[in-house]
Formats: sequence, C-alpha cells, structure tokens
Amino acid sequence: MRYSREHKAETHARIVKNASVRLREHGAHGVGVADLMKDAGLTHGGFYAHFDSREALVVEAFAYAMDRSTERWRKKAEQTPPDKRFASIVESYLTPLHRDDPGHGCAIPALAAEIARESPKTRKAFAAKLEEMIEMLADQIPDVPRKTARKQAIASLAGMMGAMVLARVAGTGEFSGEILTAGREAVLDRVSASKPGGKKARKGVPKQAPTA
Amino acid sequence: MRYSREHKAETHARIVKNASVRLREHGAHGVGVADLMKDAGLTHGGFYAHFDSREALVVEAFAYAMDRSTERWRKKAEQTPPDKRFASIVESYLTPLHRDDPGHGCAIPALAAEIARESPKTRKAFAAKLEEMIEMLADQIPDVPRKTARKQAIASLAGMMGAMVLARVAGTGEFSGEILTAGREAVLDRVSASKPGGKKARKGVPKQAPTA
DNA sequence: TGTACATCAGTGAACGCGCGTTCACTGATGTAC
DNA sequence: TGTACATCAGTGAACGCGCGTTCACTGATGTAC
Repeated sequence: MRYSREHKAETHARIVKNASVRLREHGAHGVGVADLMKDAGLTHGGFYAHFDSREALVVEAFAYAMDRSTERWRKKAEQTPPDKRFASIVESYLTPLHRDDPGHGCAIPALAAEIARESPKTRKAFAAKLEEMIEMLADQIPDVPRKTARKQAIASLAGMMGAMVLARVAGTGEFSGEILTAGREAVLDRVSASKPGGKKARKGVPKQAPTA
Repeated sequence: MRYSREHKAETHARIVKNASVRLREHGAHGVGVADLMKDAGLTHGGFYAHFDSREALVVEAFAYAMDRSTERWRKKAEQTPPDKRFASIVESYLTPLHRDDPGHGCAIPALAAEIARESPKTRKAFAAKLEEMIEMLADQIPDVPRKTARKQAIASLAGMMGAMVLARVAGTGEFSGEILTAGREAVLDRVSASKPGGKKARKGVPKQAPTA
C-alpha cells in the first residue's frame, strides 16, 4: 500500500470530523463532496475510496457529531454534583455561544428536520443516536422514577433544541436572547418542579409574578 | 391583457399556496421551480412573471403558511373557553396526524432550521412571522401577567415544534409516540402550573409518580 | 358598435453552472522471493 | 539483505443530470379610436 497501515483510517476519520462541522454549519445538503474533501486536504476523486455515497458520509458525520455531544455531556455531568448535572447541561446548551457556532454545537437543531426527510436508513441511524442521547440525559435527572426521568429528558431535549432553532431564526438580537432565556428557564423550572422536594420557585423564575 | 383583471393575482396566489405545501413537505430546497409551477398547472418559463427569484417565492410561501397557522389557531381559540384555549392548541399540535402531514402542518418544525441559514432578508421575514405567532399564543394564556404569558408562549412553541421535529425523526412507531406524549404533557403541565390556582397535577401527568 | 393595435401571462427551448459519481492513471509503499 | 512486483489511496479529467434563470415567441383580451 501507498501509505502506512493506519493511514486510511486516519484520513477517513478526518473527512468525517471535518464534514460533521461543515454539515452542521450549512445543512445536510449545503456542502458539496468536493468542498468536504478539500477540508480534509484531498481532491474529490478519492471520495469513493472511503464512502459508498455522499449520503453514507452524511450518516457517519451525524453519528460522529451526536456521539461527541453525548460524550461531552456525560463527562461534564461526571464533574458536577448529581443534583446540578442536568441544570449544568441545560445552561451550557441555551447560550449565545452555542447559538452562534452551530458547526461545533448540537447536531439536532442544525440537522434533525432535514434528516426526518431523508431515506429511512439515514433517518433510523439518526433516531438511534437520538435515543442514546435521551438515555444519557435521563441519567442526569436524579430522585425521580426512571420513566419520569425519561419523559423529562425527552421534553427537555425538545425544548432545548426547539429554543435553539427559534433563537437562530431570530438572529442575534434581543428577540433571540429572549428565546434562549425563556427556553432555559422553562426547562430548568419544569425539571426542578418534578423532584419530590423541588416545587419551590427557582432564582429569577417565579411561577406567578416575574420580577424581571 | 390576455387574461381578465384578477387572473394574475389568482394565479400568483395559487402558486404560493401550492408551494407552501410542497416546501413544508420536502424542505426549502427540496422542490424545483419547474415542479412548483407544474403544481399550479403552469410551465416553468412563466415563473419570473410572478417572482423575482425562487427565494422570493420561498419567502411568500413561508409567510403564507405561518399566517394560515396563526389565523387557524386564533379562530380555534375563539370557539373555546378562555381557560382551555391554550391546551386545545397544544393538544391538536402534538398529534400523529400533524406529524404525518407536514405539508399541511406548522411551517416551523418543517422549515425553521433551514431558514436560519438563508439570507438575512429571508430569515428576518420568517422571524417577523414567528413574532406574530408568539403574540397570538400569548393571547391564549389568561390569568398571568403579559410578560409571563409571552415567556410561556415562547417556551411552549419551542417545546411543541421541537417535539414535532424529534417525533418525525423517530418515524411513526412507539418511540415517536412517546415523544409526542412527553412533549404534550410537559407543555400543558408547565403552563397550567404557572397559573395562580393551577399547581394541581393534570390528568395523567402526575409530577412524582406516573401511573402509566 | 366595430376594428386595429398594444399588452403581457404563459410557453418551451436553451443557457450556464454545479453537483454526485465514474474512471484511467499515478506512484510510494508493503510484500514475496 | 536486496530486488521485482502488486497494491490501492489519491489525482484530476470527464460524465450525465437537474437546477435556476433567460429569452424569443404566442395569442387572447383590454383599450383606443
């Protein structure tokens, strides 16, 4: 072979990693094969030595992005006291930083709507990663039955990714910030309220009379 | 002119209306100009007598879809007692029927993520329609200060459209239904809990020990 | 009222372009002897 | 250890195709006289 034993695997991984950023930035159909290969320092002709089709790369790149998110949050949780794990994930998710850097952020707000329209195979691959992420999130909600934790994880993820999509549509101004704040408070409030002793109002998120 | 006075306006409206369905079904880039004109019973060459560009049609079709949703919900609310208006919207939104017919459903889960990546002009046009929809939703949340209602409307819409996107990614099976249910319960629960006398658990949505 | 002309929504061929994919070729390296 | 050959990741030209857009043309109708 032209290159050393692990060279191909490294190149493959580099293509996938770079593609996962570009696809989150520009959408599942927003970047061409030639550009994706250029990102990895290659020419487009060699693409099919690594992937059966463009769609196959899309699937791998999504899986990579989802795995990275799930793993990052799991590690973040490990370094946080159990009762603050979930809140720390939500708070780092619904930020202007995340909103303004989709390429390095969660793949769900960036790509899920498009994926839902792809082939069943692609869609199912994404759904499996979604399921993993939900389970990981449920692990971070202590002191409630597992079924409740899972429901909370699903609803929270929906609220988080939904707020992120809306915030990106709204741009970077006041309206966009308002969406991030409303989403963050609602998710944190709901989950803390579901705990046995957690019905007291959270800081800045009174249930009846807002101070702000 | 070849056609009677109002003929052009009618044709224009027909193109926009049909396009709003096709674009929600297949995405903002998922249908070509030729197909969109064919839907209206025309050939592609005449397109530019009606629109400056394909993107101009996309903007009009989105505005049309958003206006229809906002108006439909407003009317639905008028025929419902004030304290049940919001719940009736949420319940009709997070259904398998809506999930399985994106072409006639809410434009936000279908298209918002793509719109966020379009030109500032297109994005802002969508953001303005989003703002209108949020205001309409806030109108349906009684008995709380306006600021609270608006926050609830934003967070609820994020949860609703997010759950719809996730449910569509999950397909039509059990997992997908679980997402719709979790989203519905979370949104209804959160809003009813924000009311002065509304802290009691909702039917089937116990806060600590689920029955199902 | 009747007639000639101007209008312009709609037609269908054509344009240029970018895309995903294919393919003959290259050449540095691993392997066989 | 040294040499000839086989391998195959990567190159770059080419392919076919569909897309958004342009354009010369059509012909039924509104309008001017």
